[in-house]
Amino acid sequence: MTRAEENYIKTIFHLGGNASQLISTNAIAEQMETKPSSVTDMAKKLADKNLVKYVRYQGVSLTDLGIKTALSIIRKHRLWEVFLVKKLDFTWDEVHEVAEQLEHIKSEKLVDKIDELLDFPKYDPHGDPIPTKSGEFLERDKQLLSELEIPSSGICVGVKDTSATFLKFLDKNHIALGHEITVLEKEDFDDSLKIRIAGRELQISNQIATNLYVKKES
Amino acid sequence: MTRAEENYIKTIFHLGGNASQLISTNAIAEQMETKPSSVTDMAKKLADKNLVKYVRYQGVSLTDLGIKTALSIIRKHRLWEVFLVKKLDFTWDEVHEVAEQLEHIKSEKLVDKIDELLDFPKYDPHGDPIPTKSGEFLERDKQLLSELEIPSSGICVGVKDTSATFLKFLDKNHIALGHEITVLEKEDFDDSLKIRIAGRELQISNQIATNLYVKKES
DNA sequence: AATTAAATTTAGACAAATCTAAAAATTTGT
DNA sequence: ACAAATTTTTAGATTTGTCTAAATTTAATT
Repeated sequence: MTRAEENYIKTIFHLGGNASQLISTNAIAEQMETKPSSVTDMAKKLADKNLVKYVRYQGVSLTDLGIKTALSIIRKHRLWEVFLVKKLDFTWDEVHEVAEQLEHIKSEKLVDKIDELLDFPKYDPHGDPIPTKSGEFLERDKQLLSELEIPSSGICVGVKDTSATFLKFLDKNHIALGHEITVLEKEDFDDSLKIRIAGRELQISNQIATNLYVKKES
Repeated sequence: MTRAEENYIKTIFHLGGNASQLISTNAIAEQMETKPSSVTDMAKKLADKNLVKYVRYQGVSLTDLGIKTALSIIRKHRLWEVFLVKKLDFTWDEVHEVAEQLEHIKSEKLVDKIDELLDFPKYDPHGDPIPTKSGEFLERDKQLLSELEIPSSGICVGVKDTSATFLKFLDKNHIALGHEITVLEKEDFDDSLKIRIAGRELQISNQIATNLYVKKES
């Protein structure tokens, strides 16, 4: 498998192309910052390799083999992210770019040993679940911060947007995975929230609240 | 820099193409298992980028920039090898293939952090020196086992051949870096040696002895 | 249902890295 | 020194992954 092929498979997975839902070439092109015609070419190639189902003018979806492949790549990506943060003191906004490269290293032993070194983590630094060697993974029971009742509280367990700008904003405001977040008030005008985190009160926009996942205390 | 360019630079360095010595396209092609015509093409490209000096029909040698680049790649390669052995329990015959991939990862921070994690090692698992961030490195004072006087002894500090078959042979015979090797006798007929290592006596061929580096006890 | 708009595919081109076969330059042998 | 052998380069082709522009199909609108 070439690097380009792997990147397509990963993107299709992230766009929901498992579950026999067809993803349009346009959507893939936009996500990958490439042209629809390039996607068409690759779709044919991946279909030849039995990694995707491709229906002309309709789109692509991953085959079982494609899903298995995608999970393997995602597993590697997320394990490397944990490694970078836990062992090399990278911040969570720095890991993505490097993990994008490391995920393509071909060595089963390497991945499994990294997994072992990290003591088999279940989630990456952004709270996303890490597939096991056999491809199983559990999406955590979580909800957007914007959907919490008011007032109530939850534990911060993940982020939706993983861009460096967003993650740096969170760092600056002492918002990190594992912290308790209490929603105190909602402003009806713009849906902004007043929250308490790490002992501080903070006003956050709806755009922030719709990119933070929390788990309600049980 | 593309991966192919990096591999050419590294190969030229290993063939001695620093020090203004010109390396032939044939030699490079043979080493890289490619064709001389491909080397010619790449030589022009690297010359355009000021990484090598290229004289038609004569060969190539690295420029200062080329040497700096080569040392950076070799540094990464050897640090990853140490990482694989020390942190992930790879054996020394398993590391090369994976390090060949890891050496192309582009992240200065990553290399420096790996260096730090390993406590700034000076030698890789085969006894080869690791260039520092600024490109300095000391070739160890060493000699081939075949060149030791008889009888005398030295510490095993490196291997010349790093192929998996050779390294596995060494493992099987309990020969590892850091061990003391005593040369007891030389067989005039075939230059084979009787040695003592790790408390055992062993007969080794001249081919083995010319691929093992030792440092005389001081 | 026909026309317009949008999405998708095809056709042809390009850059990177490689190859083969033929031409040119260099080296070797006598 | 000159022919033969070797090495190196050139020219043209191939593969992968991409692009643009034109053609085709599907979807939307009136």
